[in-house]
Amino acid sequence: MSQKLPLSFYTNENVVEVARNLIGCRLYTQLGGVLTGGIIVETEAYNGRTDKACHAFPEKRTERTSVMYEQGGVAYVYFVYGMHYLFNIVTHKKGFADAVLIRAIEPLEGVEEMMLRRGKNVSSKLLTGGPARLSEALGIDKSMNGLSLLDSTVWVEEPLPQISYKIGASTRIGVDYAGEDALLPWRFYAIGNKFVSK
DNA sequence: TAGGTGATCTTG
DNA sequence: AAGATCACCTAT
Repeated sequence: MSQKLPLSFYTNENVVEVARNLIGCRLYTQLGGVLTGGIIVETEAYNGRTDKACHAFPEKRTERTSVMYEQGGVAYVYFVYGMHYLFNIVTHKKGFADAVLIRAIEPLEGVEEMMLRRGKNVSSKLLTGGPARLSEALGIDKSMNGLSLLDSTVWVEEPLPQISYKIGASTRIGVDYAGEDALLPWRFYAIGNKFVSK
């Protein structure tokens, strides 16, 4: 039985709440019949109307940001620093450009495949800790941009019932260019989890 | 801690 | 058309 998160989870109008709620949920991809996934342990919220750190601020529509304006529940994948794909989840109603960046997962499924994709003989913590690392481990690239999370290539499932996390909040990482909005406590993480940044 | 890397956006 | 920037990672 599928435990995919329902559309209503993603259409929530409060992206900060969604970012917090995603901690403990499980992110999966299935590519060529190979299942990989892990528990989400670090997220950041971005708001396209109020938040200077958001690519879509202030309600900016470009080719890159266009998927952020779709109804919540699709993937927003973008390429940075000439090397890395970062995976985000679009939230809110159609026409509102909000998204949650997934910054780290704890491996759960398909560990061998994830190690192969990451190349190198990488230590456990570096396998899926960090937004570009988890994308590489899960095989995420630009071809997933705009895919529905209710479909079967990339999706999110409810938390495992037997595990609960203490959730911490802090400022977001790498958004100093956003001035005072860099001070917003919109990063969430599972306290004590080793896959969380720094 | 510095350098790699190229898409994306802004300026002119 | 050109230049600056960038929600990062890896190796020194």
